[in-house]
This record gives sequence, C-alpha cells and structure tokens, in this order.
Amino acid sequence: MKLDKSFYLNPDVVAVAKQLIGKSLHTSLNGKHSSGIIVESEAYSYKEKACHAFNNKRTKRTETMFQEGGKAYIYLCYGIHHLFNIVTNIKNKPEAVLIRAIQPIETAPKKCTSGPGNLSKYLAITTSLNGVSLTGNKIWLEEGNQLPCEVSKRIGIDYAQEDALLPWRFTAKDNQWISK
DNA sequence: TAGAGGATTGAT
DNA sequence: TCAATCCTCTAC
Repeated sequence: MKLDKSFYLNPDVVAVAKQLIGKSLHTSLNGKHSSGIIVESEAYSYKEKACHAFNNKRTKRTETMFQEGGKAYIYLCYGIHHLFNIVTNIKNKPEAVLIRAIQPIETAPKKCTSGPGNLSKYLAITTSLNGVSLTGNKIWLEEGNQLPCEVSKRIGIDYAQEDALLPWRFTAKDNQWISK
C-alpha cells in the first residue's frame, strides 16, 4: 500500500520522521528493484539552523525543499555521498526528513545500508532523482507496522549550536541496522 | 573567480 | 581520531 501524498503534507515534520520508522522504502531504478524498512530518520526544519533552508534561505540546492511535500530531496555531501531526504509540509515551508538507515527486505550484506551515504548507494539513489515525486514509480514509500522507537539528538550537525541538541532523531529500538 | 566548509565514511 | 574529496555557497 503506497503512502498517500497527504502523509507528506503534515506540517509537523518531527511527527512524520517518527511515523516513518517501520515504513518501507522502495526504489525501481535501472531495471532493479530495491527496498527496505526505515529504521533511522532525522527531522529538519527551516525553523532551525541545521537545515539547509534555515531562515528561508533559498538557493539552487535547497529549491527542492521549498516544493510541496512528497518529493525526494537528494544532495551531495563532502563531494562523495548522496543523502536522501523526504520533503514534507506544504509549498514554501521547507522541511524534510533525512533517511539515515534502512533494514533491507531482500538479503543484503550487513552494514551496507547503515548511514545515509551507504543507504543511497545500496538503493542506487543519486542526485539525478532530486525533485522526483515519492508517489511515482521510481521511488516510493509503503505503509508498514510502526516500530518501537527511541529518540535522540541528531548527528554531525554541531555547527547548529543549540539546535544540534533537538531530539529529532528517531531510531528503531534494538535494531542492528542503525548507524553508530 | 577563488576560497572555505560540509546532514560522511572508513581506515588508523 | 583524522584525512579523503568535490560540490555548493559566499565574498571580493
């Protein structure tokens, strides 16, 4: 059961990030289908410094986040890693959920989906998918059983000062696939 | 047009 | 703990 567009339009990005734990992510790219259960996510909002679109900072890169929820926002980090985000909220309210780890449904080598960079590599996600709709047939999410989750502060955003302390990271409890 | 830095990773 | 690595943004 593919997630409806209304799910992504939720104005509470933190709630969306939490609800995403346990749902499944699917890609059908280059004739190959990949999928996994989302076990780790982080919320980002224009209201706080860690977000690229903080204070409505609109650039070519962040443009996708200003679009209506239900789109894929993918960007390159450290010149190496493709990071996959789910855009939420309505148009001109840039908020997104970073998917940090999934648990593969098919058999897969361990650790290959732990961390946003590896995750994107496993799913064949590249920046060419930036702006692609999540209700289409290239990349989409499906309904799943909500997993018990734990809350913690986000990772790798120390530059955001006090906002780095926000408990906006969600992980599936006792799951071996989450990043360290 | 040049310089600085980053939502990371994997090896030391 | 630290360096690799290159795209993006900002300042001049």
